[in-house]
Amino acid sequence: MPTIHDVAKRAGVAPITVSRVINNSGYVSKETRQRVEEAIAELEYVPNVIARSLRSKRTNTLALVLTDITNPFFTVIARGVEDTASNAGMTVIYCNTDESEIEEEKYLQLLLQKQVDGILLVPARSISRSVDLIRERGKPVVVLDRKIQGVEVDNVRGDSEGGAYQLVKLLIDQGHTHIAVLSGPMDVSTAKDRVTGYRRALEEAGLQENELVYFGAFTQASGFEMTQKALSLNPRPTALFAANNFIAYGALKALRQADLDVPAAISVVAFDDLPPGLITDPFLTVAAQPAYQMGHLATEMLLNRLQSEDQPPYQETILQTELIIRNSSGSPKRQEKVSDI
Amino acid sequence: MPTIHDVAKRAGVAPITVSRVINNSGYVSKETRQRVEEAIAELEYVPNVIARSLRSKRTNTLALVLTDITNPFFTVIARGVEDTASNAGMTVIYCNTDESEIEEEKYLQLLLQKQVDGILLVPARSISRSVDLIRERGKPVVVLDRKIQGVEVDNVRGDSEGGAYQLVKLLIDQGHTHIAVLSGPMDVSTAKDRVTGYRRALEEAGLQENELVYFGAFTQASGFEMTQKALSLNPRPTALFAANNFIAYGALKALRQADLDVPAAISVVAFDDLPPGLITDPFLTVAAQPAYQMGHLATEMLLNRLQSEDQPPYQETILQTELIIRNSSGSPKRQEKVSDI
DNA sequence: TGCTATTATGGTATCGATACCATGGTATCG
DNA sequence: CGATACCATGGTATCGATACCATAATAGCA
Repeated sequence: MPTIHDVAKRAGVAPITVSRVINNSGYVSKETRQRVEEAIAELEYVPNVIARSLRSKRTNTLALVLTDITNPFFTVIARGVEDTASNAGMTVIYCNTDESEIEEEKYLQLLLQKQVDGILLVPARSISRSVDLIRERGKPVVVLDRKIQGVEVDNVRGDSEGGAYQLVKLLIDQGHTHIAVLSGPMDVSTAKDRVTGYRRALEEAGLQENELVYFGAFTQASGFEMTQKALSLNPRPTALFAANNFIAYGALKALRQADLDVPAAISVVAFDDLPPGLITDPFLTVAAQPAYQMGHLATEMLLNRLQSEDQPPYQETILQTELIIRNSSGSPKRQEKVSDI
Repeated sequence: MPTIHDVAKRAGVAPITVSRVINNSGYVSKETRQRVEEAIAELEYVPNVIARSLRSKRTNTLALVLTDITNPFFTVIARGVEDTASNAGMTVIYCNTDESEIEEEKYLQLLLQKQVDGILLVPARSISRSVDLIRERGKPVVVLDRKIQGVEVDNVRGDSEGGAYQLVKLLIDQGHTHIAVLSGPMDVSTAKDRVTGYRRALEEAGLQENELVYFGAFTQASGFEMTQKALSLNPRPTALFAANNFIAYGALKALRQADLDVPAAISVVAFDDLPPGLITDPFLTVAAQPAYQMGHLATEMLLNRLQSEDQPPYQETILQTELIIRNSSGSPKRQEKVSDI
């Protein structure tokens, strides 16, 4: 493998001059530049980014630490991050924590060792020392999708409370009075905030007595389970609010198994839409988050931190959700509610 | 940021001894090891992987170059790669080429500059110099999902021809005689092979006269378009075979728009299943590929190449697809075929 | 006892690039 | 014409680790 020295020798210049040509920095005459470029082409020289990074202390690498790239919501975020980073000449390393803070810390250690320039973090827990851990090493970090308690940090997330409020209000407007919320882990901010939005809508309608909250996990299995529990109640809820897409699919599975038609027998609304390419039959009423945009904005925020000398104060960006009303919700059937008791 | 020298000074040893402790290599006495470990803890020392890589010529990094991580099939592959690599202490860089060979080459250049230890490649085209490009730099490469013409290289892929054959045979057995295949780009091996499987099933049944092949792109938009073309024919096909999931969703969209019930009015089968977490109502009859397994195996193959001195001959692994029969296909209605003419 | 093997540690060069500083030539301007 | 700015290039040290080789002490064994 030829090095910058080989190129320099062949072009009859000093290595530093080759470096200037490659990086388009400093002064190089037209003739010299051409000779160097020829030498590069002839030797098929490829610069060694590792050596460059060691000296320049920049790796041009970002890390995206998230819970599970298999969730289309995060996949789309990842795509937004990748495209934005790539445009700025940065590459991205992804890490899946599977909602485990142990994994999260393990990955962060590794990433710091790798000298990544900055980190985008979807924290596994809302109480977390991860941000401090990163900051101690002098690296910028942007928290994505969720928030962390008691830490001032750049943050981009969806309006969980607002979106939840809208969905539940819709159900109430359609006549539902017994609505269950199927949420994620109690110590994840999005799970909490969506329950808060749910409560606000209920209270506003004077329905706080009927509050029915389940905390579980953001998985299909958990959605399935919580739904089964909700269905065993008397009176049975006439509507379910699933706090994310996986939970929603678990709920739908349980409902199908219980032979309950949606929305005739029971209504379902959910957080997070599927990407357009994957929707065969748009059916679920959802609060859709602008996932791509989220990844894009968070990455820009991080890149800004990397570029600017003076550090502006930390910034929170909360993206509005879009209420998409489809066919999974409708007014409850009075007779069912009565006859079931 | 403390370096290995700082740790060495504090522990009263030479840097190389610290290195031995960190890497568990060479001889270090129990007492020395402990003193070094204490120094590491006190200084919160984090080794600089960049410096290590420069010297050792290993970055412990793999790259996964694919077309679009937004496609759940590739997302799951990526997860399989990540988990396997992570277990072996390797990190993964992902790159999306969007089926463009220009992008592919751009990324490969970047990755080679970054000195990744090996590359997993889903090539954008079946005729490609990418493998040579990587090999010239002495890096191992495993081709994933697709094959490349005329190049000997490690390869892990699904049995496109076999899976397609099974799907089309199923349709034929159900009584269909006019079956259209909606495939991807003509110069992508999976698109071609699935058409080949389709042809084989047709020929075997003596139906080669009715062959109806569309080549397009692996996108929903393309599936939509090809379906509209197919529907305008006379006689209209009674069944569609979509060569991947995105095409299938485009087809279903077009059919819904044309008010054609599936499977009553027209049958649909497809390659690639959705991950279980995302299926609300399993409906499509598909040939499912073991995507996670594919990513896992390909990564193991690559890791093997990295470890073993003697290089075994190149290896092709073709994974069988699983035929999952659901409700999107059934026997054609005779009267429709007649009355439509 | 003398020789080899094993254990334990260190010195120095080096990986391949850039930071920093220095040098000299030429153009510009009052 | 001398001062200043800009253009063009190079020398040397350095980033933070490990490769490679050397050294020395102790143990094991004939």
